[in-house]
Amino acid sequence: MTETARTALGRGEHARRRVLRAALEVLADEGMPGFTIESVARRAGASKATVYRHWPSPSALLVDAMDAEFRPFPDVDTGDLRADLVGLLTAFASALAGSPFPKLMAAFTDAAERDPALGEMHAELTRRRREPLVRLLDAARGRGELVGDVDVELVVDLLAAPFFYRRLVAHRAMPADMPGAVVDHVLAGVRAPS
Amino acid sequence: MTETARTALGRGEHARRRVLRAALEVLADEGMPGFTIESVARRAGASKATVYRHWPSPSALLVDAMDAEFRPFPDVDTGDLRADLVGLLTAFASALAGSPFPKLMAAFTDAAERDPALGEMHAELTRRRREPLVRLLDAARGRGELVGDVDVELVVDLLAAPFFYRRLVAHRAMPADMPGAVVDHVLAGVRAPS
DNA sequence: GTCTATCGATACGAGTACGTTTCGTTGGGG
DNA sequence: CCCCAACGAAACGTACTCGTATCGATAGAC
Repeated sequence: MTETARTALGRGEHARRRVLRAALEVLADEGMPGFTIESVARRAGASKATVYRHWPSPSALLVDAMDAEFRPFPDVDTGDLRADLVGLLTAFASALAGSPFPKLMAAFTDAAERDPALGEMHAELTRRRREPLVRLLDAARGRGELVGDVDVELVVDLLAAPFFYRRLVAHRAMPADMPGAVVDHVLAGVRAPS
Repeated sequence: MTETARTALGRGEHARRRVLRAALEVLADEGMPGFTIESVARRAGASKATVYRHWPSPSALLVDAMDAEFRPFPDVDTGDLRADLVGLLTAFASALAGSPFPKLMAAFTDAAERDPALGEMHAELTRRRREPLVRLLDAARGRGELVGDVDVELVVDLLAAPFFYRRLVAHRAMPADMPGAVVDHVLAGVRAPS
């Protein structure tokens, strides 16, 4: 078995991870204008040559960095649709309230508008973030709790979008009861008559 | 009356408007990384000195440019709440579908995360964009069409956010019937029993 | 028609990022 | 224990932006 292939990863992997980590720090702190190979290398304590050795372009580096950092919300399904939705959205609102997540989102959203590879990655990360919500709604529909012809993807939009919007666009406060209020408003329109 | 004060505006105003226009073009085309005084002046066919004469910093220029370009949606109120909402959101979705508006939004959203002055401007422009929706909902509540304790601001979030979200975050298509579907979902939760 | 404020153009030195190359160092597999 | 792949540091020339300064040219007020 060629252990040499893994040798390369020994030191290399260490440096690689430092660079990925530094990339997100730079992006969150300085935004796209400051996201430069030099700046990332500097913060990683790495040589520019090392960065260029691993990634052909800043966008390739950014794609890897975002992919490495992504952690899906743990999906639960207690059978109580409202409680589960509120739980997920509360966790999401809390992530949006603290740095660096919203700044990363803003910078990455802008970058995704101008680079097709970043655009695909943005869509893919969003899809992964939505998955727990989709699963909850599908399960509830399976239990007959939702009207039959509900468009689950649209309902997920209605649930998730207001949090992005408040934080990144409207710059307004997100009170603690907002997840509950959003869920109640949306469920009112899709719950099957009981 | 000192016509001299307006003299300065004669030529100056002409150049100033060309620069403001160019600023938005640059921002939409290149994003924040390319939004540089030199680049704006070049596109405006103006001298760097002229730009520096009018604006002390890139953010000041950006604030003026966004403010100058903003045009509110004409607000109508036919008395038919659903139709009026769908009309407004359709116009909004159409703006979001074409360039350069979404690219401007993405770039400005990112910039607003890192510059307090831009953040306030972003919030203010958003508030102005929301106004027609708020007025429609307030009027409908006045007519007794909505449940009494409805949170109008939250309802506006629910109505407007999905369009931003689909275009800028999820990168998914916005079918022609989306405004109607969103309005129906949201109104289902807030309409007064008739 | 003249006068003057503002214009566009151009030049400036300092600073920085680019992408590449070289070189001495070091850590981990064989 | 040795070897070498990958490392960090540094230098390279090019190109760009910065913010300021200086220059005729010109438009518009009087």
